[in-house]
Amino acid sequence: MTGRKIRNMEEFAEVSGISRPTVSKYFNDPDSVRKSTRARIESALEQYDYRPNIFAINQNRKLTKNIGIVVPYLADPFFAEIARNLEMLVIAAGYHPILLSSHGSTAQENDNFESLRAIKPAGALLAPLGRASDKAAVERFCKAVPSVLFDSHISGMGEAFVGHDNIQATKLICEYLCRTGQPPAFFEMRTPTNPNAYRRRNAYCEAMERLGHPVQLLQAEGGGWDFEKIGLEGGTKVIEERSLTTDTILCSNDRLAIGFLAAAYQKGLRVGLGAGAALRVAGHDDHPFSRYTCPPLTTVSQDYTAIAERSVERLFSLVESGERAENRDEIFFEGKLVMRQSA
Amino acid sequence: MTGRKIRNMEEFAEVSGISRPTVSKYFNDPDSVRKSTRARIESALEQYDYRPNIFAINQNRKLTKNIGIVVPYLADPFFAEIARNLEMLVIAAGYHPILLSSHGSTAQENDNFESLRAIKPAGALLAPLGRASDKAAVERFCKAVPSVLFDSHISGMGEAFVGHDNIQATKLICEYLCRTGQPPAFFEMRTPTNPNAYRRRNAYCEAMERLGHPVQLLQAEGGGWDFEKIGLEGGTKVIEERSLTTDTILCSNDRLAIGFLAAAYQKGLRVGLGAGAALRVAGHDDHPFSRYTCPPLTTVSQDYTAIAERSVERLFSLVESGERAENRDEIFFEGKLVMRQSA
DNA sequence: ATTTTAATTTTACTCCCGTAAAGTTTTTGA
DNA sequence: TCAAAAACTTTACGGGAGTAAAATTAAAAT
Repeated sequence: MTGRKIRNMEEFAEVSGISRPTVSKYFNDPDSVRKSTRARIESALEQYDYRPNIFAINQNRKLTKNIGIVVPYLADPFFAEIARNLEMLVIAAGYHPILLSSHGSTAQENDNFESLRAIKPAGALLAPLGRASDKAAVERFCKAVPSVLFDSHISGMGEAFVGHDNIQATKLICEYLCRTGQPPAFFEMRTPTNPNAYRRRNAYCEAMERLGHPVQLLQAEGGGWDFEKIGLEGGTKVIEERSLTTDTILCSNDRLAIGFLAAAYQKGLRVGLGAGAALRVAGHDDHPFSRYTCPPLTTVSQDYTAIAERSVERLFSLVESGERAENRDEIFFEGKLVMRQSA
Repeated sequence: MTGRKIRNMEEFAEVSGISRPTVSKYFNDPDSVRKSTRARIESALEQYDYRPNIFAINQNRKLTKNIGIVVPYLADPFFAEIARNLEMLVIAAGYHPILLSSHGSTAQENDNFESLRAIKPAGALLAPLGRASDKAAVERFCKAVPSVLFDSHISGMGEAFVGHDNIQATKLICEYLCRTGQPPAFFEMRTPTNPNAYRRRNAYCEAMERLGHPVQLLQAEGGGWDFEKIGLEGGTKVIEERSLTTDTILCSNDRLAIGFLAAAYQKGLRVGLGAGAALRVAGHDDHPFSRYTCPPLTTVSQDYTAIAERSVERLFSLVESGERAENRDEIFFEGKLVMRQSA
């Protein structure tokens, strides 16, 4: 890091003794120039602090190396974790992730779409809000930018969908619960934001009917993204009303279960498997914190890693071929039973 | 949305019947043009789908409207929550937040600094990794971009620091614990990543000495950001060794406490205040989930909102004056006792 | 050593918008 | 109504790099 300040590629080309177009070529792909040329450029890079201006680069490109990632609510550890995985995969592929959270708001989601389009991303990984999404806006975005949807399925949108097999997973845990104790009641939000919640509800109903057990839906009030709170309040209500005809609760997701567990604890109900336990509680997702609840939460896992990997893989195959998928495909990963102590 | 496709401002100026420089002026500040002109432009905007190319805009600006936000680990709900607050404040101020997580890695933190510098942000809000940060890199970045540090204090860097008063808060909870029961032992990581952890340890030691109680440090092994896991494993070890000479544990942060709580539960120790309880456990931070632990966690809160607001406020006063702070100031917000059932 | 092939240089144009200067029109206000 | 002020138009240049075409040079192959 010595020598004069370099203002642009022109000046850098000068001090490195290589012509500007070749230098430009180097920055687009270091392997595209002769080894000796590359060496000269790189030795110049060690002496002078220069890197191409990203705005000027992108101005002439129809497409950038940016990959948009939009999640509905980043303060939810599930999305934080999957976003982390996605970011690292995108970086590893030599692209530049732009992570945006919609903070649970439709307006923000639409703003995010606009911001993204403004930076001409090569592609995008979208987990829409779901019910609250402005469908037309999502569609417009997907038409303009090659997109892979994940987590939240909106039919027909994006070039592909990669997600969790809510139906298989829900049935799996229903069967487990029925096999090992009383059939579960289903604890959920009355008006969930996420379409997955509806699939889980339906899968629960089907599973119970198939197994010849009564369907019992326990629906908590409240909206937004503060699921633990809703679980705590709704759970408290369920317990106080003493209307339960079973000792087993299957929660629509782990965050709700965490709230329910807190409610049970506060009401003095012991949760678990053993003889001394009054209640069994299970969740869905294998949320990062569910192994640290008291008792540790029995749940069905989502395959975070596989979902992240396949989404990115699928997107890059689109981006790098430059084509749009002729047939939109939907990939679902199975959930696995995670047996811990709560059920 | 009708009419032909607009490729650039030139074409948009044409269809709106206004000259390009005036249109440019409009986009930089809609109020800077005559009302009738503004109306004509806006009616054209309704007919044609045009927005200025962001790369071309920024190319000619020394500074953009971008504000960088760098956090050490976004999958930690504490940072997710504070990032959410920061983003919303930055958006409200008419700027464009760019959120980057360092994923706990020094290399990634440095990459983030580079990415940010490449987009010429007007300013940045940084929570450095701490011990693992490349000090020189942080310093270089802060020299180049007006920055406000938050959460993690590195002396002398940035134009200002806004954070939590770890010393006051730690003393506060120490006093509370001593007043209401046995004096606490301090449960922490042996080699914490974050400088705040050292301040908390020291404050604990001072408080105990001042109150005439023995200092007991319980140090868990393990690095990284999986604090709950470290808390669970370290806590299990502490309980198994039966070396405790007190029934009260103050954890260095809530995530560690969540792990410790899980350890206590799994070992059959009842945590809480009442007569039946074997242990009291307290945390620090008022982590978003600490109200849902079993039992709910007694802790000292960080004033998330105030920290976020003041950081943004402080940054914009720098950005908008265009000056650098002559005297770097450090702002600490006091913690408040959050009494719940665990201690 | 000569031909072929690949890489580089030169030159020139493009992308889209910011912005300054000078000239023109519209608005304001007395 | 008319001059002053404000807003606008025209013209022109700059920013920093992508990229295409033709000319040149270097490396590889024969």
